[in-house]
Order: sequence, then C-alpha cells, then structure tokens
Amino acid sequence: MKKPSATLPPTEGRLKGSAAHPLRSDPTLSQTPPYQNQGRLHGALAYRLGVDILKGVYQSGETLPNEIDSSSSLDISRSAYREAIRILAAKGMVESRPKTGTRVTERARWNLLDPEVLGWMFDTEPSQDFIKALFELRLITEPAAADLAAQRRTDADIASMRNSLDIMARETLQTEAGRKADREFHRTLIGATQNEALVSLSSSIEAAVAWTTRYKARHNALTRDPVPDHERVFDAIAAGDGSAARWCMESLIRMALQDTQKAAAH
Amino acid sequence: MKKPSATLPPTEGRLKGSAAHPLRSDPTLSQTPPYQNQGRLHGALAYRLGVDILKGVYQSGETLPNEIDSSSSLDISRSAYREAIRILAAKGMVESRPKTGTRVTERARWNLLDPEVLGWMFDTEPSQDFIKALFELRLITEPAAADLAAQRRTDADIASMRNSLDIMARETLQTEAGRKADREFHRTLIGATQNEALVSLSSSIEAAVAWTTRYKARHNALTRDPVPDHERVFDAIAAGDGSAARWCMESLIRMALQDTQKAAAH
DNA sequence: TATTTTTATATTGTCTGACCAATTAGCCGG
DNA sequence: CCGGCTAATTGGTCAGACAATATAAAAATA
Repeated sequence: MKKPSATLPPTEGRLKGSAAHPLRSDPTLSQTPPYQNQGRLHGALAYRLGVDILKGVYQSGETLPNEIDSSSSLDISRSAYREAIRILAAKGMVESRPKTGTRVTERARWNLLDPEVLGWMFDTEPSQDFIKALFELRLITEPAAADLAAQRRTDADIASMRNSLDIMARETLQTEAGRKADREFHRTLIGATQNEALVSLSSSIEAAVAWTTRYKARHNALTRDPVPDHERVFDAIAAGDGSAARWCMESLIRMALQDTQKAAAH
Repeated sequence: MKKPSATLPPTEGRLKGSAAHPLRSDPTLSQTPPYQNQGRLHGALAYRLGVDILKGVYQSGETLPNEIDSSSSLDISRSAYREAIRILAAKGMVESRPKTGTRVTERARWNLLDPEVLGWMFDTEPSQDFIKALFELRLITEPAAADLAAQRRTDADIASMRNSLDIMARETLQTEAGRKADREFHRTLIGATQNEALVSLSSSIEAAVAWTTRYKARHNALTRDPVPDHERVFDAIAAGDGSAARWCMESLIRMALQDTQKAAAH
C-alpha cells in the first residue's frame, strides 16, 4: 500500500476535495429526465444563477460581482465559476467582457426555448403570461406538425404511436410509465414530420408539457381522460387525413390549456 | 512598485501568454451581428468543434479525445478546452462524464434552433433538407405570428414598421442598412404578438433568414423587389386584419423560399 | 467447472489555487 | 475636444489533487 504520496502539501490548504459542496444539494434540483446536472459543481451554479436571473434577482443590464469575489464568496474556484458563466453565456443570458464584467443581457436575447432554461423557468413558478405564451406556441406548431405527420408518417410511426396509446390507456397519466408513453406518442408524431427543426423545437416544448402535467397533478385538478383525444389524433394521422389531424390536435391542446388554467385557479 | 514577486518561476515554462493563437483567426469566423466569439479562445474552439460535429467529422455517439490529449494537441490549456466543451454541452451537443469521456450526443438532442448553432450550421453549407425544414417552420410560425400581431399591435409598432419599410424601399437589400431595416421590420412584427416564446423562436430564425439573404445575394439570383410583399403584410397588420396578415405573410415566405431554391440550383 | 459477486485499478473528468497577459472604461491632462 | 494613461476585470495558463466509474481481475458461490 502506498502512503499519502510524499511530495508536498502546497499551501497546507483545506483538505476538502469536493466531498459535499453546499451548491450540490442546494435547490430542489428539478431532476426531470436526462438532467445532466448530476452533481457537477458548474452545473449546479449555472442552475442557481440561471434561476436567479429568471426570477429577476439579477436584472437585465445589471453587472454581477466579479469572478474573484463571486467565486470566493461562493467558496468555489474561479474555474468552476467561469464554466458556469460559460453555460449561461451559451444560453444568451449573460455576456462578459474584460473590464466591463459579466452582465445580464436583455430578456429578448435569452434562449427561453432552450430545454434547460425552460426547466429552470418552471422551477420558479412562471408567470401566467409565460404559460399562455407557451400554449399559444404549441397551438401554432403542433396542429401544423400533426398535419405534416399525417402526410408523411411511415408504418413504423403508426405502430409506435399505437403502442404508446395502448400503454397510456392502461397506465393513465398518474403513473410514470403512462406519462412516458404520452411523451413517446408526441415524440414519434413530431418525428413523423421528417422536419428536424420541428423536432428540435418540440423537444424543448416537451419540457414545458411535462411540467404542466405535473402541475395539474399537484393541484389535483380533475383532469379528463386524455386517451380519447389522443385516439382521435391518431386515427386522423393513420388515415393520412391532414386537416382532420390538425383539427383534432388543436382541440387536444385547447383541452390541456383549459385544464391547466383550471388548476391555476385552484 | 513591486518587483516580479520573488516567489518561484515554477517549471521555467514557455513564456507564451496568448498573443496570437492559431485558433483565434482560424476559420471564416462568420461575424454576423453580435457574434460574441470575438477572439475568445474558448469561443473559437467551441465554434470549431461545433462546426465539426455539425459536419459529421465527429459522429453521434463518438467519444472525442480526452482533455489532456485534446488540449495539448491544440496547444491550449485544459481550462480553455473545458470552457469550450461546456458551451457545446449547454447546447446539447456533447455530454461528458468521468471515465467515459466526452461524447457527441444523438442529433435529436442538439439545440438546432439556438442562434449560435444555427450560425454554425450555415457556415457548413447546410443540406437542402435542413433549409427546407427551416422554411417549413417559418411557414408555420410566421403567418400565425402575423395574425396575432394584427390583433395586438400598438401604434408604436405600426410607426416602427412603417419606418423600417421606408428605409427598405430606399436602400434595397443590397445595402447593410436595408437588410438591417428588414430584420427590424420582422422583429417589431414578432414583438407585436406580445408572445415571449415566439420572440425567442424568431430571434433564432432571424439568423437563418440573414443567411439565406446573403446566400441569395452571393448566387446573385435576380430576386424580385421584396418591398411590395412587405407592404401588403404591413397594410393588413395596420388594418388589424388577422387573416389577411396571415395570408400575405405566407405568400411572402413562399416567395423567399422560391428565390432561395432558385439560387441553390444556380 | 461455471457463474456470479466483489474488489482493484487505470482512466477520465472535476476542481483547485496561483499566476501572468490582454483588454478597455473611465479618468486626467493637454 | 481629444489622446494617452491607469486601474480593474476577464481571458488564459499551469501543475496537481480528487472523485467517479467502466473494465478487468480476483474471489466467492453454485
């Protein structure tokens, strides 16, 4: 066995390592699906700063404390801090230049549709306006997507959607398996459009949908059975009837919006 | 004044600093509007890796060389390299875990609608399929946005759009001022929807539009005068006629698509 | 002996602290 | 009003310790 490596304990420094840093277990740390924040210090800090920016703790245009102060007051290294800032910058939320410092950009430049940002957003109980905006966007894109899907879907797509639908009927949205099947249904539907841009957009929106689902469950709003609505969309797509698919999808989303608003009024 | 800090010149190391690194001036470095890549090493590397991933030099699932090898072979520090990776990770393009290394995620998880990613995409002469997908998305969202804008626009919105339109008519799309007015026109239009999610989405798409504009100019396709089309959209919105605005916007985009395809056939 | 479980180990990202370089906003003097 | 300085801040570098984990080796079990 080797002894503690004879070399040198350089500054005598605190022998921490990084065992259990306060930041790691800091917030609720919304652990939705592949949230890769798992324990990385820079990720945790990016989360924290991101949420603070979204909440308005740091306003647009405001300069946040410099690297040295921030990192030391948070008790982390500059590198970890800088990596966190890089993440925020990649999402358009901050901008840093020498001498000026790092400042929060104007809200219009934030990538609100970034899945991660959307996740952060929902950890702050977003405003009704924002939820409304999101539903409006869904109401624009998803019916159109359903239309395209009806024209372009393959047999494999139909089989996959049929399967997801069966699981949903069996499990309901109360179980994780049921919700997963729901997501899978929508994902295949969008995939059937053969449109990469739509796929990318809706994978963002998926985060939002997942949240509203949980939101409704939390406020245990008596949500109607979603299967019949989905069934109608499916039938239209299987039949290749674009305009029917569009119409059914629109009504499906309107129902979801109604339920969500009902839950909000709780 | 203090002398060079008596301590120790640790390893005698190369006295480089970072005067003029090859990466900085490496590629064409698409300097579109507020591209904040300006000279930052990590930004330049992120750009390079990002483009390589989009081009397929690094395939999905592939593990790229480890930090030590990469940074040393690129002749940059590990910190700079890591910050670059953090940027890519924030855009969903890579995922890094201890022992496994950093690997390229599956294409469906890339944030293709991130303005920066979109910019990278266009530096690689994107596939016809992708351009088509993008126009399809515009065809879905922008007419709907025009509809909403017609219902919600304020007097200030109208004034701003009128002004942009005048500048466009005077300058044409050949001058930068003209193109800027074009962008401004669309931006105010989207802003008039009062929908944050739409704003965020279209600020992404703006990058794409800017590219196709340059693309058409490059292949000097005889593009028709865009002002009459814009004028019609404007009139409909000013009149508060949603469905007319929708229809005019749709035809405007179809024209742009036609021109782009004509340029592609060159 | 074959199979499963446990333990080592090598590899890799993570984090640290201290340092120097490049940039530039804002001040000061001409 | 302009041009050059100065101080403050991010950008970049380095060398090393730490933590996690996939894989291989060893041990226990069937």
